[in-house]
Amino acid sequence: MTDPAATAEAAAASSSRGRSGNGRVGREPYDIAAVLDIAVSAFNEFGYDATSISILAERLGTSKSAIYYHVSGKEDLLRLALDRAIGGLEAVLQLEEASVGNAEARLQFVVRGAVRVLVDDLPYVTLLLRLRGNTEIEREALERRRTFDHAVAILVDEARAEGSLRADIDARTTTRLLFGMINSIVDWYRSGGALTREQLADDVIAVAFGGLERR
Amino acid sequence: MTDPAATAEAAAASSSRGRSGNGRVGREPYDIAAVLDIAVSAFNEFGYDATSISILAERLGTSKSAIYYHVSGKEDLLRLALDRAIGGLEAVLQLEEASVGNAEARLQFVVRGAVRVLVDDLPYVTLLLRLRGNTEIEREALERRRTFDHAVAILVDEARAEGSLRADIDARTTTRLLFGMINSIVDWYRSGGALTREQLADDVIAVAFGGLERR
DNA sequence: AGCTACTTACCGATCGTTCAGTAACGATAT
DNA sequence: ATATCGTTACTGAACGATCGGTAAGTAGCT
Repeated sequence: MTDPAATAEAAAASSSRGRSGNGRVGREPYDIAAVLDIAVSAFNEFGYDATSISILAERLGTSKSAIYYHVSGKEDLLRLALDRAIGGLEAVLQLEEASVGNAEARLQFVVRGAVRVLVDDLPYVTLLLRLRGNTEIEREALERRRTFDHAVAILVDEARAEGSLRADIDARTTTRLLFGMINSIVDWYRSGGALTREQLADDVIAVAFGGLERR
Repeated sequence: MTDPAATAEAAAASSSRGRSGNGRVGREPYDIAAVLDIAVSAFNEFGYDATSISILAERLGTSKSAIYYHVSGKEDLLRLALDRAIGGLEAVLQLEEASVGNAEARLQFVVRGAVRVLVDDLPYVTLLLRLRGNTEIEREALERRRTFDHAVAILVDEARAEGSLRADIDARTTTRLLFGMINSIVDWYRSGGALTREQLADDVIAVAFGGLERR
């Protein structure tokens, strides 16, 4: 087997073309993060299965085999992309504000954090949310997503217990409807428009927690 | 060209295997609706592009070419399926209750109707909601969906004008968040569980209009 | 006989992936 | 200063498998 770059660990930029003479040996490499960006964008456009390595090569201005020098295969690109998406969501739960204060405040913090991750890594999270679970890599990502959802469901439970949230609807249903609303953002939000990221987060929280009706 | 059944108009059942001698000529046909059901189920499982005609044939217990006797091609199956999904949603807007009474009541009726269609034709609507718009057929379905969304956005506008709905959030954002919540149903709801269709519709309306917070 | 509803065999195109060869560089030896 | 070497980063051609779709023949029925 060849396997030179050991399937390209992490998506951290290595360097951008043009420089030289900075201690490296051999030719200037492509930016792996750029490869991943183009791959994710194409996966979202055509679907993972329908995206050929040829089109990725074309959009990168290289050949198919050049891609195989950097990653071990198509699934490797998917793995790297999904890891970034789900990693971003998981990080929200690790922040201090997700653990201190009353449950409703913690839940709102997580909702706001999720919206931020969705907007900041929109293409990556879009890919994650459209998985079907047909390969082992997809199933692993879905499992991590389920764990995330479960953690949020516990927050919902706690907020109900403290009397902040309505208790007439099943907690799992509540969580799913809440994240249905949040996740739909990837289907229509585009940065650069009139609606900023923080305004969007405000709106989501206002609608989800306060409801559509005038009070 | 072959085109015997004229690309199989409508999804109405033709007949089910087993009968005979009822005025027909030739052999007993497969039920076209059954073909469509299996196709839609596979499209949802693997994605449209990643679903091969071979696997459809295998699941139907026939050969690839047998399928081509009934439909003009893979896209024909997609067209029939999408037409059923979007047609169901459009039908909700045609019902009398969508046009009479105050705007909030009409909006809630449409939301309830949409939930019913989602649940009743779950696989078909799932397919519709996961479109990417890479073929002409997909773009046509997306266009019809946009028209549907627009009609609902007008309802939201009217409900705001009559003072029923909050007016501090953009009407388009409101509509998108509302349908984000509704559409997410296809990702997790499965009939046969404890949550009935009407209870689900009640919950959606309660959360969307009343909000998560205890009042 | 005449029609429907297939089956078997095959088509060219495209898929993800591999492989042998090589161009571009920094480092080292002469 | 030049030649050589090792390493990286590729290129171009080809692989077997599978894709959607077709052509020709045939079994089952009235």
